[in-house]
Amino acid sequence: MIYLPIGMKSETIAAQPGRPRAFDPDTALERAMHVFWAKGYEGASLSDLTRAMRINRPSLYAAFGNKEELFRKVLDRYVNGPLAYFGKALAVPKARDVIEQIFLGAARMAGDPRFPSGCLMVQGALAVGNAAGSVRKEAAGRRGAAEVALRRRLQRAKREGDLPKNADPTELARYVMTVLQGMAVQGADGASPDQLRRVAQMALRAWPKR
Amino acid sequence: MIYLPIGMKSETIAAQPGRPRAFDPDTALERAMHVFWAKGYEGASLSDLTRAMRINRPSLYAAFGNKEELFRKVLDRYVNGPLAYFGKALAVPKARDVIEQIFLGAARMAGDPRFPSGCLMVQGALAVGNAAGSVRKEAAGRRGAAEVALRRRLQRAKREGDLPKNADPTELARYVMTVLQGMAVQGADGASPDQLRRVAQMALRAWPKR
DNA sequence: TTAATTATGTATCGATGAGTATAAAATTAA
DNA sequence: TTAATTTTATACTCATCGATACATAATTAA
Repeated sequence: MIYLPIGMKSETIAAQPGRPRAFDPDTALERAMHVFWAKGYEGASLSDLTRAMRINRPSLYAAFGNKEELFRKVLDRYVNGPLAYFGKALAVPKARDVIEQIFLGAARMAGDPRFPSGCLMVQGALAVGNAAGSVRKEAAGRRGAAEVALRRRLQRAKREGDLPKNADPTELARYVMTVLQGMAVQGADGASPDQLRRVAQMALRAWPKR
Repeated sequence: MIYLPIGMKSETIAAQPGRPRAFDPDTALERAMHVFWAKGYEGASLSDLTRAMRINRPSLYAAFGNKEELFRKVLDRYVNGPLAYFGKALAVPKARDVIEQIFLGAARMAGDPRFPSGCLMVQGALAVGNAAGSVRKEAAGRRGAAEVALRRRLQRAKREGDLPKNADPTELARYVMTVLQGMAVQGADGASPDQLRRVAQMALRAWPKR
């Protein structure tokens, strides 16, 4: 992977010695994401990955380290790509709208033909063998981080009087993440955006009245 | 596996010719269930399974067919064992109590030290490689069957006037299954029974008023 | 006792897993 | 042109995968 000197623009990359790469690492990473997303970490073989990425094995190892490192890079790409709606939703002014945007974002993703069904962070490595234990922990950690970010947002909402005094941001955040992860399973089973929106609407009926 | 003639009681099994089995198939199946539950279908190797079941490989194949058939038999055992609370809950008179019992059953299971965390039907084969595709479909089918059973129960409740006229049993059932499957992910991540009960309490606030 | 039958234990099978050694190809710098 | 450097393509490595062959052990029926 090419690391640019700080402040250098990508248009001004100095030519490196040696044979130039014949593939775009970003495109290859995108393709790897789809494989892990559809098959899970253990179900995605190196042959599956290299075939989809259209590179050969040594190129994969030179550019991305190994299977586990590739998966971590794919997770990064996932949160900054398909899951970007989550971070954007946190910036919405009203807490209830934050939650609504999160749910609607998940429903929209389920209907996006560019993506496999379900959620990479949920189905990528939920239960795995001993060898992949650290990968499972990595995915679990990212799920936990999302819950923490949401909790902090709801704590802010409570300070701002945007939530009732008896509301518990920790429990609200856990409830929202639970529904979201359930929607991921439903999505993996083929639920449509419409169906998921109706689930979201139902889930929002539990939201505390102000 | 020994199949009894219809009507014959298990106490009166005629002695079979040949060397008798040195293991109890039911106990072995229970142990296999724990392995698939903790590691998922692909993460559970035949060596993991035979070690936990305390039998050797040919005994496993003779008694259970192959890995895939073993997994199906384990799923049967799961729904009739750890998941039996679901069927029992459906028999409760009031629809709202049915849902409450389902949620509380899931929370209780998360705290049972006999069981791995999470739900076998969710994490057993959520996203898998090509070779395990039929296993994924099998697990998805069982999730779908649970939703259908719940939907039927809620349709009955509506006929009985136990649900408002504008309530939609299909959407309510999908919402409950979504929360339940989300609780499975939370459980896999180590959520406590208390935490899951609070999630359940929150989810129930969305239940239609009569 | 003997034959028939079934289970067990060991030792394998061929296929595939992740990862790498090596040499040719393509580029830059001298 | 030549040397140095990096990528690519092929062909491997060794470990493990699911599944099975085969000989021995343990039982019933004759």
